[in-house]
Amino acid sequence: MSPLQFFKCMSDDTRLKSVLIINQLEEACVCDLMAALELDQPKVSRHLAELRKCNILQDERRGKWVYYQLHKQLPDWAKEVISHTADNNNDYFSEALLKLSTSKQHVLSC
Amino acid sequence: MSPLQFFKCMSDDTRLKSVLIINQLEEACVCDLMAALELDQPKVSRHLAELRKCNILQDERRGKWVYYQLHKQLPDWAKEVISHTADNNNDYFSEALLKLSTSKQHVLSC
DNA sequence: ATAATATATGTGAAATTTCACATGTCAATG
DNA sequence: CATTGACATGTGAAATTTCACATATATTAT
Repeated sequence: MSPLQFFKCMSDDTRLKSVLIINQLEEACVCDLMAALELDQPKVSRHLAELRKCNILQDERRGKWVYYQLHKQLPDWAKEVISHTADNNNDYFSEALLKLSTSKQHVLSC
Repeated sequence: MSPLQFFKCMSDDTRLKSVLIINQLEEACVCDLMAALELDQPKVSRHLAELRKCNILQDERRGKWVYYQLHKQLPDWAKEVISHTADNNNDYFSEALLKLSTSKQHVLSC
């Protein structure tokens, strides 16, 4: 993966937050991200598809749900860019994490 | 600077290569980058202006030339993302560095 | 003051990205 | 096997980004 492709893929609010959330939680399904980001399903799916296509994320279906995690073959430098960005920008996605965890407390959660 | 703004600014071929080159050389003027990237002057200037506006680069005029370097107040995480990307993606911008150094040998250079 | 060199920016067109809405697919359930 | 829930994708419009070309500004040299 070229650094340009990597940066392009990370340069959208929905995709960047999704990657940072997944980096922190190890994995997340589409409905988790819908709750965290308060976005409709096609929008989340579309952005996850882009992250899949450039091999930043990999997906795994388990029953009705599809779980996303950082791609196993993501180059180390890219993994470190992601974790470094996450560690130093908590404000940017902490609200999304909060929304996810409160939604998990309700029975509505996926 | 938000991580989103940072990634957006880094997600263009001209801007990303300019930042990686400047990171490696400490500083570069517009004509250096024109030679390295083989692009016309307005295009290089325009992209450098964007990098200035989001505080990734700072400029300094010395005589007829304007020299760019990484912004002194660029957050450490961003500096490390840049150097980490540079260290692990030499192929991506080594050709540009070569073009710059060969152009410097000719009298035409700025 | 004029010319020449280096750099910046105004402007509208072209290319790219993002979006919303509809529809399609896949797996579990009754 | 029809239905439901979770997710993916086709499609054209809207928004954003990038571009080329012209022009403006700043500094130095004549």
